[in-house]
Amino acid sequence: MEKQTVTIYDVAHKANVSMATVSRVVNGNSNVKPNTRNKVLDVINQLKYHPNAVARGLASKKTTTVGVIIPDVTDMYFASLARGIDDIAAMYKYNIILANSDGKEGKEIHVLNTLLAKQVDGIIFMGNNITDKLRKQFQSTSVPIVLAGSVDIKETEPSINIDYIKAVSEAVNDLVQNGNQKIAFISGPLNQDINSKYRLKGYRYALSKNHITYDQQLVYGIKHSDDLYKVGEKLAQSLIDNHITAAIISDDELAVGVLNGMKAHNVKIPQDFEIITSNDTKLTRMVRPQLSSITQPLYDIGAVAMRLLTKIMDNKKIDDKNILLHYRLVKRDSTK
Amino acid sequence: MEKQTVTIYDVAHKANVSMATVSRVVNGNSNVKPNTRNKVLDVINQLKYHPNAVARGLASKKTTTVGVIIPDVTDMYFASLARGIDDIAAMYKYNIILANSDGKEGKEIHVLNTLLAKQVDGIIFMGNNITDKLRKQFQSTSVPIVLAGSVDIKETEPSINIDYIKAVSEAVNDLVQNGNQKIAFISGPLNQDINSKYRLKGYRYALSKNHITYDQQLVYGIKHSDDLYKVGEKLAQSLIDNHITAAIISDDELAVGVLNGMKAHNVKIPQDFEIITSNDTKLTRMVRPQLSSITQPLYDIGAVAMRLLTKIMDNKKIDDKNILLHYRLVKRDSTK
DNA sequence: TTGAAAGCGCTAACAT
DNA sequence: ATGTTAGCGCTTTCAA
Repeated sequence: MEKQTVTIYDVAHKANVSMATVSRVVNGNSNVKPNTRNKVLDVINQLKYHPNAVARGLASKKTTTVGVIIPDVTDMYFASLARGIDDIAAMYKYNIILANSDGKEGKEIHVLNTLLAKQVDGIIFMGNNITDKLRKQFQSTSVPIVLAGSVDIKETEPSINIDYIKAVSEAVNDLVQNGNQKIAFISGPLNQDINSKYRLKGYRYALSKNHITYDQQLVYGIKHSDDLYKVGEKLAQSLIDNHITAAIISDDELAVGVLNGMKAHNVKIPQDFEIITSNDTKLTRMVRPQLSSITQPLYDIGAVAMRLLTKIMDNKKIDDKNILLHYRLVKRDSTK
Repeated sequence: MEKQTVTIYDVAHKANVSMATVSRVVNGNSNVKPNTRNKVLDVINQLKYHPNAVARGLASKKTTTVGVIIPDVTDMYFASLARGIDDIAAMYKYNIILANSDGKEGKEIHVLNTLLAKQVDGIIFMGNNITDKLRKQFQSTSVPIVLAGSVDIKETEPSINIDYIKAVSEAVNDLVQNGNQKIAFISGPLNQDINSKYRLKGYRYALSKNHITYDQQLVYGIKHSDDLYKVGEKLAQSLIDNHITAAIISDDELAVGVLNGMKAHNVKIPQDFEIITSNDTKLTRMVRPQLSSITQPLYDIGAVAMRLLTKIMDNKKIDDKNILLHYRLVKRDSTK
C-alpha cells in the first residue's frame, strides 16, 4: 500500500486544465482567471497536492536552498550566527543545508562540493581561515558565496564582520588605561588570518600607541583543540608565572577557562587580573564575575549575511560587499 | 559568460559510451570493464563533470538529504544532538536540512511540510512536545521519522531518549538522602509531556518512596521564555521565601540562572542549597560551583537517532524502536 | 487567459 | 559489459 504521489498532472486532469495552468496558480502567476484559479485550488485541496520541490528545482534551476558551512554547531558563536541565517532564510522561503566542517580545510572543500552538487542557490561560509585553496574553490563556482563572521584577507567574497582590528585595539587600550602593562593576547592559532592579521594587529597597534613594547612572550596562539575551555583553565599557571595582569581573549569558552583557572589559583578578578573576551555569547553573562567583552551582533551578522546573499541571488546590485557591523565594548565585572 | 554546465551526456559523448555507462561508473556499479571505467573517469576529470544531485533525486526518488527539525540551534542541548546527527549523516553520505521551529507547533508543522516537499528521505524531529496534531502529521507521511531527545507519550514514532522518569527519580532520591525535605521541581511548561508525564512523575515517585508528601507549591513550571537563564536568576527569591533547600532542574541554562540567583542572595551552594540539573551540557562545568547533573550522552542521542533513521530508510528491520540510552548521575559541586 | 510540448539531468528497466 | 529509452514532476517558451 505505497502512498501514491499526486502530481501536477493529476490536478490538471481532474480540474480540466493544462499543467501549465496548475503551475501558474501554484506559483501565484496572475495570468489566471479567478474562476479557474479557484477551480484548481479546490482540486489541489481535494487531492492534497504538494508540489515536488526536486522536480521544480530541476526544471527551474533553483532549489530555494542555500548551503551553510559551519565549523561546529555546538560553538555558541557560530550557532548564534546560524540562527540569524536560518531565520532570514525562512523569511525568504529558503531552507538551509547545514554542514559541519570542524574548520578543517579538507572538510570545508569536500562539503562545499557536495553542496554545489546539490545545486544550492547560494552558500554562506563560516570558518576561521580562508586558505588559498579554499579561495580558489570559491572562485571556481558561479554560485554566490557570502562569508559570515569570517574574514578573507583578500576580500574576494562578500562578507559580514565587525572591525576586529579596531575592536581589539580599543579593548587593549582600555586595559592599558586601567594600569596594565603586561597584557596577554590569547587567541586561536596564529596561522589563522583572523588572529594574526586582524586581532593581533589591533593588539599591537594599541600597545604602540601607548608606548608599550610588544613582547612575543605575552602572545598565546592556542592550537586548535576540542576543548578550549580546558585549555584556558590550564593557561592560568603560565599567565601567573609571567606576571601578566590582564588579557584580551578571542573566544568566550577560552576566556571562561582562563577565568576559572585564575580563580582556582586565588587570583582576584578583576583586582589582580582583568579579562576582556571577544564574542559576547550568552556565556559571558553566566559566569561570575561576568565577563567584559567586545559585543558583536551575532544574530545580525548571520541575518545580514543571509539578506545579502538573497540580494546577490536575485542579481540585485549591492553597494558594499564587505560589511562591517557595529561592535561595542561592554564593561562587566572582569575589568576594573 | 555563463558557466556552461557539463552533463552526463557530454561525458558520454566525449568518452564514446552511453549515458548509462557513465552513470554506472559514477555510481560505482561493478558492471563496467576497467578499461572503459578509466576512459570515462578521464573524461570526467577533463570536463570537471559533477553529477547534478537534483536530477539524480528526481530520477531515483532519493535525495540523500534528511530534514532536521530543531527548536533552536542556539540551545546547547539540541545543538549537541544536532552535531551527532550531522556527523553520522555525513558518514552515510547524507546532508541535513536544518530548520528551527522555536518549539512552536505551528512552525513545526509548517517546516515539516516544506521538508517533505523537498523530498527528504527521512526526518529527525526534536521538540519538547508531540501534540496530537503533530502526531497526525507524522502519521500521514510515509517518510520515516525519528525523534531525538524528544518523547512521544504514545510512542508512535521511533525515538532515542534516556529514561527521564528514572533519572529524575534517582536525582531526587539523592537529594533526599542528603537531608533535604523541601525539594523544588523546576522545569519547562507543565503542559509539555516530557515535564509533566516523565520528569514530574520521577520526582513524585522519589518523594513517595521517601514518604515525603508532594507539595504543589514546590513545583515550578516555567512558561516558555527566550531567556531561561534570566528566569532562573529571578526564581531565587521565591525559592528562598519558600524555604526550599534543593532543586532538580530540567534545563542547564535555567539551572545556571538559579545558581547565580542564589549566590547573589548569599545562599551557599551546596551547603544551604543543592542543585541537580539535567542535560549535562558543557555549561555545567563552566560555572562555579560546577553543577551536579544527570549526564546524558547528547552527541550519541543524535548519532543513534541518525543511525536508526538510516536503517529505516534502507528498509532494514529494527529491533527496538524506542531506545533508551544510558544516563548517570554526575556529582559535582552543587550537591553535598 | 490558456494549452502544447520540449526539456531540466539523471536513473533504471530492458535489450543486446 | 554496454546501449536504448522511457520516464521522474515540474517550468517555460511559444502559440493560440
